Amino acid sequence: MFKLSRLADYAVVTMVELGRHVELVTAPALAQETGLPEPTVAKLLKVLLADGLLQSRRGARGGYELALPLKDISIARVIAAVDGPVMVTACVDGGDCGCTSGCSLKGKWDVVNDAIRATLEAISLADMTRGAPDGAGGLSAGVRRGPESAAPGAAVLGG
Amino acid sequence: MFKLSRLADYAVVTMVELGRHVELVTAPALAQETGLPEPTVAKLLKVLLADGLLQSRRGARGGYELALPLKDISIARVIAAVDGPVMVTACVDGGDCGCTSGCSLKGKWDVVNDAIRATLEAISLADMTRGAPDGAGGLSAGVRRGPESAAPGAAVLGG
DNA sequence: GCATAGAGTACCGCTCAGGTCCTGTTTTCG
DNA sequence: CGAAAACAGGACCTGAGCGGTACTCTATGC
Ligand code: FES
Ligand code: FES
Repeated sequence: MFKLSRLADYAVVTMVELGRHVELVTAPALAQETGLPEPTVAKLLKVLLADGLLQSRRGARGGYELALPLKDISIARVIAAVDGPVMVTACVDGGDCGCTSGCSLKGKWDVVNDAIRATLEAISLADMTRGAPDGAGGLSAGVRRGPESAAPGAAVLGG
Repeated sequence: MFKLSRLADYAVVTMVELGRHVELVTAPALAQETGLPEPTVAKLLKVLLADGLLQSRRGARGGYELALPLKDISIARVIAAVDGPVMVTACVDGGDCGCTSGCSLKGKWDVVNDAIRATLEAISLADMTRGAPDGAGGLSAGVRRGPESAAPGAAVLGG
């Protein structure tokens, strides 16, 4: 149903929690603070570390810390680390999704994919921490511009 | 990996193919034109019909036709019909995703969800048919505004 | 009345995400 | 030096849900 995996969700939660500390934090401590199961958190941390989003110190008194400040980490980055790159369909980046023979939409999904990716890249983890302004222009720059009122997609594709 | 289901992909293909006809089209004919398996197409058509996106005529000489012109049908609409409403995590619209106890991100995902939904609503099926402008401002209004260059998400949340 | 084609429903197998566990390695501390 | 702490890196298992299939019923046209 077009949702990202629960692991990606948990990864964002874990990263934000990590951002609240300045010193190294252990996996069990993070699990307790976030309320997530410890093995899952440990697994997530390894993945995030492998992607370069975290730094770690082994051994006793070890733990994890962010490699970048929260504001410099986009949600897309975290999702890509856990779930792999954003691909709305299997036929972006040249793959096949079944309707191979002369499908007229073959490359068109890339546009949609790019839009989604841009949207996710425009939101940082720091944005998740601060309260979203309820009424006023929450999403300002253009992502949120009331597409229901105008003709859908009128201004999207330049054609 | 944050992809929509294959059925949703097929649904868009089928809808676009339907848009190329003015008269009723049968499910087998659509299957042949799109290259998709016939049972799957038939199932899809039933779902799309139930959602009001199609009109049908039963019996001999029956078939399907679009209930609305392609330009008035957003991708989000098709996806919602097949895959259900767009929900990036399970904790939008008040649900739980596991980290229930005092999760600081509880409502923040709604913002992300809204952004994704708006992006998908801004692209119509008609936009999928016409060639995406390669160089020039493909995604004009703001969805594509180079978040890599500026600080990610700097202008997103008004706070 | 028969052929056509959609409407509706029920079912089944396969894939993969989500979760658990184990073992090895590194570092600190007593 | 030994023991404990904590990360590193797998292997493995299970369940839900997607994707696909089949069957029957009903409506329409010739
Ligand atoms: S190849 Fe993916 S939509 Fe046709
Ligand atoms: S409740 Fe979904 S992120 Fe915490």
